[in-house]
Parts: sequence; structure tokens; C-alpha cells
Amino acid sequence: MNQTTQERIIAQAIACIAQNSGASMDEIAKAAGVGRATLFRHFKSRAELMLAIKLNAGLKLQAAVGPVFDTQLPAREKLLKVITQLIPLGASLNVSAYFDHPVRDQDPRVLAPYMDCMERTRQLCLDLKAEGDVHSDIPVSWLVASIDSLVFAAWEKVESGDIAPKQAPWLVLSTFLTGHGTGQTAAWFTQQKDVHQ
Amino acid sequence: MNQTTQERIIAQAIACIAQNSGASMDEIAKAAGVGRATLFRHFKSRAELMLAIKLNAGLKLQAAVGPVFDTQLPAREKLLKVITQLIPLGASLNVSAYFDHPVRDQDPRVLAPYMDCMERTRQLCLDLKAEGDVHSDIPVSWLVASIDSLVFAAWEKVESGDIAPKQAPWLVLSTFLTGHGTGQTAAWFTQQKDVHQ
DNA sequence: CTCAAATGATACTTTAAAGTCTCACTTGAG
DNA sequence: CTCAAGTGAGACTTTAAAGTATCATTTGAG
Repeated sequence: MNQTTQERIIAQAIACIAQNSGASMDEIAKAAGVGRATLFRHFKSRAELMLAIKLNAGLKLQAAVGPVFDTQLPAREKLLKVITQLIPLGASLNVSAYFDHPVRDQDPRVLAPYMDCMERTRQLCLDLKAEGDVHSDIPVSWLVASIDSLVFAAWEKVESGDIAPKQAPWLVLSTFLTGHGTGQTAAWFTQQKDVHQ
Repeated sequence: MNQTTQERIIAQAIACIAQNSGASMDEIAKAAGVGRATLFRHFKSRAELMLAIKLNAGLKLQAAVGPVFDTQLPAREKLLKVITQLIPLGASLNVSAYFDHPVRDQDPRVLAPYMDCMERTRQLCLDLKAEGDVHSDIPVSWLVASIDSLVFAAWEKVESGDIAPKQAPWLVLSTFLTGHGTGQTAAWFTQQKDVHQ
């Protein structure tokens, strides 16, 4: 492979931490097929390695979705493209879930890419509403949250082999836009909601 | 309050670990308003405390959803009730996310409640299909995954104060059954899907 | 009030993992 | 070939947190 040692270490560290958030430097070194000493030569402390992983994830995130957000496409098409870009990021992003949530991270260099992505997703949802693509009575924060969580779920299912990588974006989008219910259920649901609210 | 010391310790330990998965026994003791020694009197090791938290989460899960699964209601009504029960569990369940995923836990006593709940959710989704409530062409594993992830997202949003606790189940259910799209978008989506697949 | 049980404070030991250092070995550019 | 740069192995020190032990204090049932 043409990966540098540093890159290999980061990749394997991500894999280790995904399995066990408390993975030791020893385990990480072994996973990366590298001596302990070499690991410390590249990252002078555990904290520095963790930071590198987080920064790496932020860069991947921006590289994946930045260009899409920058286009002038209709919101719904942007949405499809964003989802499609996001899913294959998989573990490198989900690292977020294994550390403390990136949104709580102290370091602004770690925080920024996530905040940026979130804010732009929020804007995208506002556009979806404005362009008449989603119902206007759903809270924007729920729109953002449901996209996030569905993408996360899709990645997990792709990873576990339950759904095909190419199918994933369509499942997310269809869940988000049309849901899984039939006409029959939609009627029941509306009625229930009226009764209970 | 009428909570025993043990209960208070467990509750506060959950809160600590939700913020920082590597929280020390010292931090947990302080959070519980208890001396270090007392903490170790109740749980003779960190591992034992962690186990207690996990078992506790399993019990809560079963108490919340078991009775609903046991009823003979139509699948769609069961679904609404399960979601409604699940959301308020919040942090105690999400502990799952901060430890290693419960599905990967070694101890069968930790594993069992999750496996059971998952299997019954799966059965529920099959019933939803059988009763004509959801489209039959969606993979069951995706149905289960989308419920899971939407419930998780709803809990987070309730916790952060973005959506009202009573509104949460309806948001989850409406996302799952009808999605957020308008008629306009549904047409576009179907067309896109045909083009790309 | 009295005493047993539980607690808090704190000093102590142990342990696991982080981090350092040295040295012999590989490898690839010149 | 030669040498500099990077590496692996492993012994070593340091550190932070786990876990233990002791004792004085609190508390609540009788």
C-alpha cells in the first residue's frame, strides 16, 4: 500500500477505538503493525494521537460535504448528494461517537468542521421548507436531527453488511421524505395525532 | 429524596459517564455526593459498578417495553406505544453508546435485554408489513435501524430542550410512517430513484 | 440516650498504561 | 557499498487512577 506510516497509524487507531474506546497505545501500535516506539515517534502522546484522529475526521467531513453545499443546486438535490457523500465516511466520522461527542470538544479546531456542517445542514433544511419540499410544520432542529441519525444508522447497516452501500442513500432519503407507511397507515396516524394532541 | 445510596450512585455515575466515558471513580463519588470509600463499599471495583449500570439499563429497558410487546394490539399501535416508552429512558439507555455498544458486550446478562428488545422490534416490523402498514419492499433491518436511530435522536433533542417531551413520539412516528416530504417531493424522489437505480 | 451500622476523610499500596531511552537492524538514496 | 533516516524490541521510569485500610464522625432504630 502507498499509505504513509502516520496514515496507517491513524486509520488503525480509528478501527481500534471504534471497537474499544479505551484502547491502549500498545493495542493501537499492534493493530497498526508498528512498534510502540514508532507510535510515540509519530505522536508524542496519546492526546496528540487522539487530536490527530479528530482533526482528520473534520477534514474528511469538510472534503466530503463542503463542495456539495457550495453548489447552487435545488435543496432536495443537495440533500441527496450530501447524504450520498456522508455515508461512506463511516467509522472515521463515527469516531465522534466513541470519543466524547465532537460538539462538546474543547478544541475549536475539532469543533469547527462539525459546527459548520451542522449549520449548513440547518440552512439546507430551511431551504427545503422554502422550496416546498418538506412540510413547514416540522421543527427545523428535528429535520436536522433525523437526517443525522438516519445517515448514522445507514452507515452502521452498510458496515454490518445488512444493506448495500449503493442502496443506503436511497433508504435514508426515502425514510426522510416519504417514510415507510402506506396510505392506510397515514390515515390512521393523522387520526391518532388529532386524538392525542 | 427517597433514593438509596446505591441508586444515587448509579444515577450519578450514568450522568458522569454520559459526559465523559472515562470518568474516574473519584469524579463519580463526588458527583454522587459520597466519599470515595463509600463508593467502593457499594461497588467493590470499577468493573462492578459498570456492570451494575449496564444491568440497570437492561432492566429499565425491559420494564419499559416488555409489557407493550406482550399486548395483542395491532402492530402500528404497538409501535406508537413502544416509541413512547423508549424516549423517556434517555441517558440510562444511551449509556450503551458511551460504553462499548451493548450488542458487543461479553456478559450475557447485559446482552440479553438488548437482543430480546431487538428481536421483538424486528418481529413488530414484520407484523407492520403483514398488516399492510408499511411498504413491503423496505428491508426489515432498515425498518428496525430507522426506528432505533430516530428514537435515539428524539431523546437527544428532548434532552437539549429543542423539542417537547410529548411531541417527541409523534415526530418519530411521523418521520417513520410519512416522512417530511410534500407531494411535490415524493414525485421528484420516485423519478430520481428510477433514474439512478 | 445508646449503640450498631453506615459514612467521610485521608493516607496508603498496587497496578496498568503512558511515556522515555537505548541499541541493534533494515532500507533506500546517492 | 555507505550512511542517514526510520524502525522494532524491549527494558526502564513516571503517573494517574484503582483499590485498601484506618479511624473519627454521623445517624437513626430501640
